[in-house]
Amino acid sequence: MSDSPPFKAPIGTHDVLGVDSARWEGLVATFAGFAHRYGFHLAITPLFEDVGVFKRGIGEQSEVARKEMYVFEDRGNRTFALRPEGTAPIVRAFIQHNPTTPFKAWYFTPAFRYERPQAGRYRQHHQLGVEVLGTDDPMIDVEVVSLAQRFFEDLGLRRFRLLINSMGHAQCRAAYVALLREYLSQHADELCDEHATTWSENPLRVLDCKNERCVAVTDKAPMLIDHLCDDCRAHFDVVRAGLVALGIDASVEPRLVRGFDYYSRTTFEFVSDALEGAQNAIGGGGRYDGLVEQLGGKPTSGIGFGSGVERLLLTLDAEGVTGAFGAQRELDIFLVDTVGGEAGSVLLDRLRHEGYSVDRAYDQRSMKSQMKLADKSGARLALLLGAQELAAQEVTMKDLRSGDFGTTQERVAQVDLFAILAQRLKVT
RNA sequence: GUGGGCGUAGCUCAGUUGGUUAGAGCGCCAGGUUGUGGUCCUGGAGGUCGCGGGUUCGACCCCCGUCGCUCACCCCA
Repeated sequence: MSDSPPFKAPIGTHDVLGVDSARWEGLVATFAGFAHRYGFHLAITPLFEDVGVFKRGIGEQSEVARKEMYVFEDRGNRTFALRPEGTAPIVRAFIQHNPTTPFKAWYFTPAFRYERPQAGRYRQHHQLGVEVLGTDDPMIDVEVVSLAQRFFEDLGLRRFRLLINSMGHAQCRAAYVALLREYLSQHADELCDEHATTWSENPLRVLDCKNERCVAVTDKAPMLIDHLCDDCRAHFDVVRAGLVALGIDASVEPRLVRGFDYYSRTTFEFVSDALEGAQNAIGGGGRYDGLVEQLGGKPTSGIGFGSGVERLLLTLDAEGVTGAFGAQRELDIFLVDTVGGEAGSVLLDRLRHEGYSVDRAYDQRSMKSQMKLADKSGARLALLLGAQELAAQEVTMKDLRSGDFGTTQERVAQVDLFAILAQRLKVT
């Protein structure tokens, strides 16, 4: 033992163990199921990338790129960053490997941002998401948004809303930003303390400000949604109509400006009404038609969606949804072995080979103690292997869920065990 | 980066105006005779009172610092 203080998980990170990890497993498995049904395949890319992937990807000026990245140098003096989000790495991989399009990938990944943690916000959090590269068909926008919508519905969430907006493409947005800049320049002194000085750097950010003074100004400001070019307008209308056709309710939110610079045209966000406080976005995404080029690839359109696992779990709790995620994985059998040695180990090996989930006690505990553990394990059956059973080539089988704590049990020959188990454990 | 609240056993928390060996519930372990789970009963293990300094005859308690947790701003998932 050393006399230095014990190690702890770094600030803003956390361990997921026991019943918590069972919920994570369920959540990720559910999302994977959705992704597969929508034709996505899993993409696994490095947790760290050349820092330029993110700086050029999400924008040098973005909050995240400027001060929230975990940047480090390796021994070869290369500068890397831990991924702060999931899209840029997949786009980098897309450019590098040039796969056939449309390229549809899903991911489950940690994401790192150096910020002060609070409810629903961590330095390492985890995201589930999808990306589609190589098509600007508005129907893919509908597909991505609906995947998210259906996923949230399937989890049992009810108190959430879908907000949607269009950022236009590069040209019509530039024209609009000029218009907005002109408007803001006339009202700069009415903005909140922060934006009174910074509005010029990123005028769009002011639209997203919750300060009442900024809101008062932007209430009358020109909105991008009203200044889209014909193509962008048409794209947006088709997306909205497509959602309506699926019975998905999306409210247009002209102020919706997402944090990364790469967005164009469709942007959307799912906000929970069950979460208190400001961290109420449980998922979001949008189209990023210029990103591939930005990272050095051929002009290729793309769209993606990401959702924070920690926030989803918070939301599930807030809505009181326990569902399938509360339960521990079921154990079929608990082996109570009082003889020790190899006999129990061999039996376990055979049971597991047959596909049963089986656990046991260790350290030569008493039978009573092992029975207690069997009970707590939640297993359906206990198999008892003692000196008597061993000598007779038998095993005692006991139903742990009969509700009767007496001695209802039977001795079966080991040669008949699997046939009996197949019958016994099949009936739920 | 800024501000508020909080750090006592694995967990949730008590701890009287500063006063002997710091407590409870839950959890854990072991027993309640011959090889058997729940409930019940008995016993046990487990704490540098976050850490460092100061005040005091004496500090879990008061003061300062520090670290951590937490909530909010900002930004986002």
